[in-house]
Amino acid sequence: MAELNKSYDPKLVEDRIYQYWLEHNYFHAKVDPDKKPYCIVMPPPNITGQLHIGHALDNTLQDILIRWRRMQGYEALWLPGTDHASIATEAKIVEAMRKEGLTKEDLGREKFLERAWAWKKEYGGRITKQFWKLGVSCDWERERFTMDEGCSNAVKEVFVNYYNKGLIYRGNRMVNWCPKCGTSISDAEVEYEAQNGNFWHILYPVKETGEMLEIATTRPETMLGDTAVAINVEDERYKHLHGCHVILPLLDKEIPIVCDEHADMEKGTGVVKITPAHDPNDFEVGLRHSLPIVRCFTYDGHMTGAEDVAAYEELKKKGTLSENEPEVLDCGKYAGMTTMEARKAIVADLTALGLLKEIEPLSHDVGTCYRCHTTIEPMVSKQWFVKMAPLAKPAIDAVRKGETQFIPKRSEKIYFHWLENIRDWCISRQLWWGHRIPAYYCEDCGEMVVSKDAVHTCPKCGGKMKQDEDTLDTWFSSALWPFSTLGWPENTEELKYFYPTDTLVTGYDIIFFWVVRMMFSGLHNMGAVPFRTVFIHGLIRDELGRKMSKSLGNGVDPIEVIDKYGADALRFFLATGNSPGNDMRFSESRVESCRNFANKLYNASRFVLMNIEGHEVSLSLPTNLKLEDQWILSTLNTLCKDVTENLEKFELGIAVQKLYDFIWDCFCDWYIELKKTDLYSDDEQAAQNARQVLVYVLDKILKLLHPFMPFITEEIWQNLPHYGDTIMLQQYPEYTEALDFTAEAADMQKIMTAITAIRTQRNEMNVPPSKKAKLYIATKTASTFEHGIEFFKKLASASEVEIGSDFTLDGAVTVVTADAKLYIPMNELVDREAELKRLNKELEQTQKMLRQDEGKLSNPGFMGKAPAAVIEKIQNQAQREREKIALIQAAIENLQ
RNA sequence: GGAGGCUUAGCUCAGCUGGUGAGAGCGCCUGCUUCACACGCAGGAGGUCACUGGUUCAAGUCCAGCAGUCUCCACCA
Repeated sequence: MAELNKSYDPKLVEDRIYQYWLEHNYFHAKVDPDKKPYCIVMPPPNITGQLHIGHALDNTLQDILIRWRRMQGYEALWLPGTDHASIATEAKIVEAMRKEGLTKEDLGREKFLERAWAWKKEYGGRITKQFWKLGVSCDWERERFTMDEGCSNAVKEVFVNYYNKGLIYRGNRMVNWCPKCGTSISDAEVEYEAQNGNFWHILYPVKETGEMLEIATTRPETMLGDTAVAINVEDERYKHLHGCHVILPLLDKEIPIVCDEHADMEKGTGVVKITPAHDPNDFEVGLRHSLPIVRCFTYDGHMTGAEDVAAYEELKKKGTLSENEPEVLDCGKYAGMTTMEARKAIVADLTALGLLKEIEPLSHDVGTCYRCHTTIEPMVSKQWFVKMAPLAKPAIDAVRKGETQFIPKRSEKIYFHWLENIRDWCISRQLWWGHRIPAYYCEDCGEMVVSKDAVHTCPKCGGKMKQDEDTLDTWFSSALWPFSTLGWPENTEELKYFYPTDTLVTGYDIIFFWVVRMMFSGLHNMGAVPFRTVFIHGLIRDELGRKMSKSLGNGVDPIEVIDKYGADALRFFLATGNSPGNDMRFSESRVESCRNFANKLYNASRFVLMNIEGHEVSLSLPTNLKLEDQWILSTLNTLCKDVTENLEKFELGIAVQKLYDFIWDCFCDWYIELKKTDLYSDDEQAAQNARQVLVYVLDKILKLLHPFMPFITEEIWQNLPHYGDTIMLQQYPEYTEALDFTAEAADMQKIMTAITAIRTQRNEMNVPPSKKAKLYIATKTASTFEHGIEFFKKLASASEVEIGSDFTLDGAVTVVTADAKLYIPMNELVDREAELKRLNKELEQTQKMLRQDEGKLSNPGFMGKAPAAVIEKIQNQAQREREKIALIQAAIENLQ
């Protein structure tokens, strides 16, 4: 490695190392009673998906946690898998078939599913292969799929359990219907979008009085399904109409005027048309007043006609109509039109009849399908529902009691809000790709049996049974993910060992889709929360702060970023400056700086390797440590403690910043530069000791950094002296009392402060580093500064160094730190006046600081209430300021 | 209509349970072909931490209010 390029090339390393890890099975976790378990289940990406930057963030955070815990000695299982994504996948297959001129119906269910499975086989693993590029250390041996045998079994088990406990029911309810996807969707799957529309003010004649009632609607086409108009009982304007009727225009149908709280006197004209079959509120009103439910739309977005009525009559004749089954209207001249066509035709007809009073433009939020963004049609339809109230309660309690914690805490508000306002969950989908509902109906008597096993003959009449045509909401199976993947309903060793899992990592946009559902499913089926901590992250926005989206085309492809900068750089970027729950912007320049950091580490390592070549270097520390060694070891020791604490608190961004600062500033810019004096000296023992400490510190650095930058750290570690086969399984560095050299580190810091002060002064005076000058150090702690003589020569351009208690020098530049006066005689460069001015300015500043500190120290409130450590700190600070003031004053005198 | 986030250097953002002269990256300025690295080294300029009050010995950090901005939720016919 030492002979290689000056800059690090991730392309030569990353794929090779990932293969190495895979070949050695390092990601595999097993039940081990001697170790503590740590488990993360991966949010399963859709099989239709492509790796995007959001996955990269989510999985990088998980990988950091799992690698860190693994190194800490936990049996760390990261369980990966994919989701069958019913709507998305089915849409994809249907689209592919359309290109061949085929429809689902042409193929039939069985052939369609064959195609879907073939598609899954070919493309379903694509996204997980892309995850490899990121370096994710998940246990691929345990990879699962939401529709594999085990998960499907769990789904059936839960469905039957819920059903038997009355937590699942089937009935006619108002659901969100996507006419394009041809299926119902849940409330969570509806996205609201602002759309420009109109208020159409329509006049309904009152039968009894002949007056016209003005009614505003945003959807005039639904008027064919009106079965009443509502007014508020309190409304003075309409008191005389109580018990009257209106004649529904176009249909000339008499419908009642009802009094209902839903009619808001403040809104519009205070009169509202009631269409129970096509509006959620109206459905409720209809139930309250026992109004007929009249459906005028087909499930594919057209107006109903004679055939639809015939189908309804057929059911009626068989006696299989259930409660709240909507009647069907023959829309006559409008039949077969799309709802939009019908809207135009109806508006035109009303205009012709003089019944359209006004068209008022309006912008309002309209529900759309989260998949295809088609406007949702609320429809009464017979579907399966999960009764939510009994399930929501324990889920709320568990988080209130702290059994599961959200990071950051505020994100639990989304969780509570959702659960506290939850409505029953519509779980049936009119799709073929998914878990088919395990309910069977008798074709003769209509008897229904819910069963895990297929039922062929009716237990009641012996007739032929047919399975429900519908499948379950994709989220029904993902809700079971934390335990179905561990083998439930079998009571496996894995389940006993790893459940409840430890951390769930996901974005705040998924809390109500998924976290909520895993929580109540886990609590109900396992009797325990599915995970201890929910670690929430934000979204990655584009460089301009916009949400990344297909339509804007502003998405960032992680694979391209990895190709250009390496996976370690991308990961480091994603972890840096990312605080829990907050969005972050993608920034190519920041990825670049992370790449530069990797390169810095590579070059520092190259330097160490070059210097140990040909020497026997072990991983132990030399017995006689020098001041700078104690400084770096003590600082490193503190770093180990800090990073671990930060990781425990999920402060990944802070941890990574500390690593960056230590590696770049402390190790590279200071320690390596300091050690060059020993490495290049004639004292072989000193050189050897330097090598030992350099290797020791670098080894610890690599281990600390490994969870964040797994590839480069493994690559370097393999080239350094080491024990074992992979850095992945090394002990994560810990704080040790033995390496706490606080006092020595402070002494070293004095030398470094002096070096910096000299450099600053020389820079300000534009003295080139090549111009060396003698350095006189006047100090009370001569022994400390004696350690630094070689450093002053190498790093502060000193030709020679003299240390004493005080010097009287003519024409010297004077630099003062808290611990020393530093004289640099440079007659030709010294401007007495400027020097005096500078020293006086510094004196003033220091005096000001001292006054502030003394103010605090003489404040009885501060002295009485501040903790001792803070008081001591201020006292020490004040003391150093006094000393510095004395030194500056002496220097000024000297100059005058 | 509810709820929440954000507002800190020119730009993008950290700043954990209040502990005290405010940090990073990029950009900018000045030097440097220093034998690991110009994807670099040494220095530097630049901020009344949105605004107004309050609590406290002490507030960027806690509380209240206000403004701007973004997001989520919600059946406004």
